Amino acid sequence: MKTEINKNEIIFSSVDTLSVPLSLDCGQAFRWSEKSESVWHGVACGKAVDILQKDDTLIIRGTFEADDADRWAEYFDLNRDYGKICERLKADNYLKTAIKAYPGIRILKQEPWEALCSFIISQNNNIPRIKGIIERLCAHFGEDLGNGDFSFPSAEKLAVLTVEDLAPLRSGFRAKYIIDAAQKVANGEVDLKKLHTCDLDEAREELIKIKGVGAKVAECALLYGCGRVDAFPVDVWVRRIMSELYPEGLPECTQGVEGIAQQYLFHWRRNI
DNA sequence: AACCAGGCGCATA
DNA sequence: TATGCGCATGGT
Repeated sequence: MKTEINKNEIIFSSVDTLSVPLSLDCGQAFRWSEKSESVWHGVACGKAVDILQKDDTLIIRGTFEADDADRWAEYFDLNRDYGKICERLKADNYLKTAIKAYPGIRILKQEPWEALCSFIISQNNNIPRIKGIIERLCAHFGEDLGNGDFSFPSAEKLAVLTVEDLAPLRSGFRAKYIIDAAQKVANGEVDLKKLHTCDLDEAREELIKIKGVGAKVAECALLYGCGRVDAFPVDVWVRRIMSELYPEGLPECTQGVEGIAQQYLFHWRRNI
């Protein structure tokens, strides 16, 4: 892989095993949309950007400083060898089918708070509405980045709000959970930083101290926000997969990359 | 119109 | 420990 960066573009060339559309639109992140043919617009890593892919070249357009390239490489998990991981996962026939049907899905390394908050909103909800609630959350309480783009509001910003303040989001019973999460993160009761490196079970315990965060949401925050690819979120779709295909449990080839396997299986099962 | 959604908290046994 | 129910809202 090769990296080039200038004021308005970050270019990663010779990228292996990446599909931009699949990675941005497989249900792990909620703020991307295809604004024109193969051009994806959204806000991540603190920037409003357009993203496009030409063969194995990934182009990110925005306004950058020199050290932004590292963060975007991390966002697309470019330093992990997905080619190798997918080869290993293909030892299992169902995973082989899923990977062949949807090649190039990568786990996006989102901001921990954004991932946590987004998946609190996701509970007992559907993806179009999750996107709508998050969009309103950002528009009402995020920083205005211009051109109709807004940052994801910080925990500190949300911690001082009330459930009534969140009424315009129409997030229903989840509003009180958002507030509780924001308060516990802002006041340090839940330390998101340590979740990247501490013992996985300890990280789970830490997260479920938040009201509205159970096993599933905690697992999503760890996988999508903390780079823990061994976290394994089980939602209704994955539950179906497990009972239909893996009644005895996950195959051995998923060891250590359960979260990556999960993402391929999730997207495949949802699109059947 | 009814059922369901990338679940969770709470009551009950 | 294990079920089952209600929850706000709106997509399909």
